[in-house]
Amino acid sequence: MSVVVRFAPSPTGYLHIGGARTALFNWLFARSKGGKFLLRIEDTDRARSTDDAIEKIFEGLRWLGLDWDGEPVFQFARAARHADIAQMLMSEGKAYHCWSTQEELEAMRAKARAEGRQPRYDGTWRDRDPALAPKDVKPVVRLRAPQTGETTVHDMVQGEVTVPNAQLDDMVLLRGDGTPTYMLSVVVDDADMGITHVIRGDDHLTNTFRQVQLYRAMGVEPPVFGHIPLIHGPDGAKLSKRHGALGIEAYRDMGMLPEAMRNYLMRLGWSHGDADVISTEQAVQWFDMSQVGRSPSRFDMQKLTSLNAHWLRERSEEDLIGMIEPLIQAEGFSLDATGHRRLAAGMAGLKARCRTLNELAEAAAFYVEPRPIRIANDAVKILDEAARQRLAAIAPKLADVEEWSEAALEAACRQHAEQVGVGFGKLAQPLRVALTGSTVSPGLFEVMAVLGKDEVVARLDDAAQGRNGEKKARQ
RNA sequence: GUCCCCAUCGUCUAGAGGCCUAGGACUCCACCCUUUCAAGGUGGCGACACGGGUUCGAAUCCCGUUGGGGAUGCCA
Repeated sequence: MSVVVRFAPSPTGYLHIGGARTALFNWLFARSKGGKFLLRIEDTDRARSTDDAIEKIFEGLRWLGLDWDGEPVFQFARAARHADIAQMLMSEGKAYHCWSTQEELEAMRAKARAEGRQPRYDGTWRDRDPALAPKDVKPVVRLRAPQTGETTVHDMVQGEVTVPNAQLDDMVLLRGDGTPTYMLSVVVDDADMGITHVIRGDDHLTNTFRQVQLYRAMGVEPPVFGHIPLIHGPDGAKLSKRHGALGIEAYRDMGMLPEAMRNYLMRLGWSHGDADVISTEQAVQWFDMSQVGRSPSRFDMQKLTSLNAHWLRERSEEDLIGMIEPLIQAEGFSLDATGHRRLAAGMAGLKARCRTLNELAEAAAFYVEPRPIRIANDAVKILDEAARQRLAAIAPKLADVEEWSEAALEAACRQHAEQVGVGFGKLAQPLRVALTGSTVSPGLFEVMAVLGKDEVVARLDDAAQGRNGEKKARQ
């Protein structure tokens, strides 16, 4: 039997980190088994579902590289089908009308709680004559669930979990206005879509017992379930906005790479021995639900960032230039042929020092900005009177260097330092600041080689004369 | 309250009775490299929640305690 899984978010907000991880696990499972990964938008809550959220979810999944098979299914469009199933269950006596009001329900729950029992609907209308129904209440349809015995779920992650049926009540299938509830819609859709494995957050585990009862009532074999542990915030509580639980696009905007995001997310709850740095291709080969743990994990930005640094270095120079170009433009610089050539030449030195695309764009700016370049606030003090004199002195020496190579430049600089009797360190930092505008940069001679003689001499002159570009956001 | 789940370094985790004086990764610290910062290399700090069993032997199995989480909707 071939595997069919789905990711079924409700479009009431952005694609958050937990949803992204659930989608990833489903995707990994499908791809590793040669199965299908379907997408279903659970938009049955009309008040909270928005088109904007739907678009955000598509965007998020596409950015993450989680391609789905076929067209997305919109759950609300299938409401009539869901209602039909409810009617069928009614006609078979497996479901019934219930006229209990919200107030009555609340009273039932309060009573049960007060008596130390599980709060639940007490089955008032389960066997009562519908002729007794109040005229001013629109009835809901409830499942006639078994009241004795127990329901067991064989979960790929949680193992065998059993709950007494007395603990479960007769769930609502159709609301008073005739629209289907989540419980009904999910089960009907999963059945109709031929879903073989339901992989979702642990918070759905208790729903599963009820859903299994519904499958039984419908005469359909339930899929295999796999409830993956939730992701918590740094304080151990359920990840929420308070923790900065952001949409996946926020991580993109921080300069994270999708492959880094996948790598980080797949390791939350899943492992393959010692492996930490795992490519997506490797994960598809290795992914195995039996290696999914049962305990929740916490979101750790530092580890994500560290993984991002790794995957950043794996990217080609051209890829990275393409990705930071918009960021560089946002800083107010354009990328002309010279700038592009410099970035291509200097990217290896740049990317080893950066952990995110945003850092990379910032670190790369000095290669493309026009003279006089900006000098960062904390770098200005390096260019004191003595330093400026040294720069003025070395500029002509560099102008005389014939072979503009890193080795020749280093030789020239060291020779000059020796001649004027200063340690090379005294010379290096002013040079760095003059050429890059910062106290931190790739290797000095690499920078010189990339910039070219004319630009280097001109920047040294700028610095010697105290010319400083407009200070923007840089510091 | 009730039901369900969970419990190894600060964090992510390896570990499926002896290979464990518990391994890796992130973080932190030190050293090496070095023109800065990274990267890289080497080393260090750092955990089996607690209490009972079972067993020749338990991080691994069982029970309890404690702690955490989830669910308890005519939301999904």
